[in-house]
Amino acid sequence: MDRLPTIEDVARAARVSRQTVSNVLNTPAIVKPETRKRVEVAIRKLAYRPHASARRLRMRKSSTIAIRLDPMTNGISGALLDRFLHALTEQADARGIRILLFTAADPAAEIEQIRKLRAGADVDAFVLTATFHGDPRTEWLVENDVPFVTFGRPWGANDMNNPKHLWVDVDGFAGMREAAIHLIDQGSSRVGFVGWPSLSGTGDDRRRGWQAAVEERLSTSDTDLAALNLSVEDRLEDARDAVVALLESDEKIDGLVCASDTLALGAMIAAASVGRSDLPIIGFDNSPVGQAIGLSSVDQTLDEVAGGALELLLGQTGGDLVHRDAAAGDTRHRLITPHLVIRQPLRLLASDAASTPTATKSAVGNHKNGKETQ
Amino acid sequence: MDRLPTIEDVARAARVSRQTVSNVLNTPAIVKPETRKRVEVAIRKLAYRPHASARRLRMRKSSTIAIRLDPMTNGISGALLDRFLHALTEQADARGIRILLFTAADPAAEIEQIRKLRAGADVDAFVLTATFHGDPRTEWLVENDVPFVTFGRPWGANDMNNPKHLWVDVDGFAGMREAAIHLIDQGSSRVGFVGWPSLSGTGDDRRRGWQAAVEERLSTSDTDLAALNLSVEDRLEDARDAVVALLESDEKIDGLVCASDTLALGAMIAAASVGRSDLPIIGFDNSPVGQAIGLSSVDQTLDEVAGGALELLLGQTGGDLVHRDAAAGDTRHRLITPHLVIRQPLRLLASDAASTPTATKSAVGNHKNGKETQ
DNA sequence: ACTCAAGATTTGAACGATCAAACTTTTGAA
DNA sequence: TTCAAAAGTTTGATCGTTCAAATCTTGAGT
Repeated sequence: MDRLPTIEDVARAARVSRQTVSNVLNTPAIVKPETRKRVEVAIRKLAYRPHASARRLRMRKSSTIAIRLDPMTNGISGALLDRFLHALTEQADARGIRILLFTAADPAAEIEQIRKLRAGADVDAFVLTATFHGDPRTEWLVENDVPFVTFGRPWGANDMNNPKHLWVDVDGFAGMREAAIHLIDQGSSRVGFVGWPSLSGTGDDRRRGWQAAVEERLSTSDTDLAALNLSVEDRLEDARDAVVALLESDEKIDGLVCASDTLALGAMIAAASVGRSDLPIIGFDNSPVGQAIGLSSVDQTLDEVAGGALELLLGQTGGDLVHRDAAAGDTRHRLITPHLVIRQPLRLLASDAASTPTATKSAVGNHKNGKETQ
Repeated sequence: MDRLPTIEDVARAARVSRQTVSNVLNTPAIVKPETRKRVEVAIRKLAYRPHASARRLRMRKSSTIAIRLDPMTNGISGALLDRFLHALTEQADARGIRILLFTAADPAAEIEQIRKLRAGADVDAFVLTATFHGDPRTEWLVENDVPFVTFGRPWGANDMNNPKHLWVDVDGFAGMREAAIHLIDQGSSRVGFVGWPSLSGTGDDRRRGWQAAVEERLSTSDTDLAALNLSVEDRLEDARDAVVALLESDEKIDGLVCASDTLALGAMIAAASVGRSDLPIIGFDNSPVGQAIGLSSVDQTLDEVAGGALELLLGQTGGDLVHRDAAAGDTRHRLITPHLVIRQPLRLLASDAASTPTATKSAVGNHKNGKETQ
């Protein structure tokens, strides 16, 4: 046979009609077991699979979800979207849903792409990432009744309550708080925070988590709290410089939590370079680099995020879009609690030994055994 | 209007027939300019786009290429596939081709997924990554006449000459050679190599590049060549330990090229920890982490790789599959020459100063200005 | 004016599936 | 045994597009 087998071929082989084959595939319960078996055999024999486009045309749904692939220049945590994508693809597959990629240079271009994909009936719904304050995309999507879910909560107050805006997000507050409390439980009594300038809602959320932990467990004064609170762009160098300055101005700091692994890595380098390799540091994102270097970090449990996103769009199971208006209040969003991953840090250098090659040798070699203490 | 506009709606609005609208879209040249304009106006006014599934059903092609998204545990260079995907999506879009994702735990599962996607006429062709010696996937694909292209050359000798196996790859030999020659030109006279155990074709290819450069430009003896040639797993710690040992046993080493950024980062840490922060090191992959830390690296120019892959599948332009048998000999694969990206390394620490906080302060602060010399 | 080809447009059929309704067979109670 | 209801199966129509062939229009040559 030259072409792929069609439902008609299967029907002929099983001596039944098209529709019966269709029923075996879609509503097996209504087919007599005997007949069903015969059809199933024919299907297997011909290695038949329904033609996806034909089915989509008839069903008026594409069973496809699109997501934009960022240019992804955000450094160390880059693989984040990567891991999310993987989880999303895997779970979508289980529901018979396909994931389609697209790119766009900016929000306006993204809206245009969405418009195109949508108008071509190519895609049923969209997953948006990296939402920001006053995001024009979500506004447009709601306006045009396009089904979507965002990874990242809406930071505008009015959007937050928009019942048409489904979202999943990671509870940065809880994650950062857990990280800080872990350090405090391990004996730290003066824990600093390295975060981003107060513009991104995400950054503020994580900052508040640290602050909550410190206020709850330690008696840090308000002025001290301000001094322990760093804000830098998400760059290794910026973080390093800021942390070096902090550590030099405040010798008593005995713990740091950071809003990203990039910042945490900068902090590790800073600590090492001022002879404080022992300073416990916790990052956020659980990036591959962090893993490689033994950085403790808050993991975003992207499996749960992906699962949550699909559930909001499609309900508990299956691949049919759920009507948003039908969703009850608390099923319109999901806040995932991340979890802390503790690692034995890889020593960047043997800071407490003399800096001659021979002296550092053994110290470096022992990294796997020695448990760091504060 | 409740449903999306169809070609019929446009036809009515422009007072022409279905087919004329179709012609305006697909073969505008045969439509009288006057009529064409009228139709174009109607299309714009209704924001019409052809229904993708209907078109695919009729045309018997899906205009979709699928690619597997790895679990991606390969650490630091993880974002590699990410960047490739981005380039691929962008260039495919320009050709009217969509990129579909799928996942699979192992080669057998991947074959099964491919079979399914293929039988459902969901996908026209596949892009495979991370090919390896004796890869069962390519064998199966050739066997079953499934159009595909691999990112990564076939390492088996017989596959190499299989005209049905299209591939694109990065010339690791040329890249590593260029890196080593750069170091030599900058004054290095004893350049080592950190690579992977001799199993992966990719690793050997890169190793040979280093070897060629050294043999060509330096008078390194064969025994020395062997001593300068490290083989470790692609892990930070392994690389670090091996390089520490190397640097301690051989004080004259004044340059290192590495088969990956992961290894290079390990080497940087090793160098810093034995007081040799000045040691020039070049990695491979130009990963985001490498960028963040100022690591010089060989960039894979994934734009070109993606472009090459699409060209092999689809020809110079357009979205139609090119018949493999029609391709001339040298258009069946493409070897992309990577290019070296030189960066000013971020100092991991002030190794040549005393290790007290106050002493290191200024040295660290100056990282942006000082040009490292060898 | 007449013919014929080239140019421009329209009509009917097909792509492969599902839905809705019609038809046939089985089942169970009177 | 009879008949209605339930269960099982088939037929015709449809989704929105493009292909192939048919029809209509225009224009040049005689």
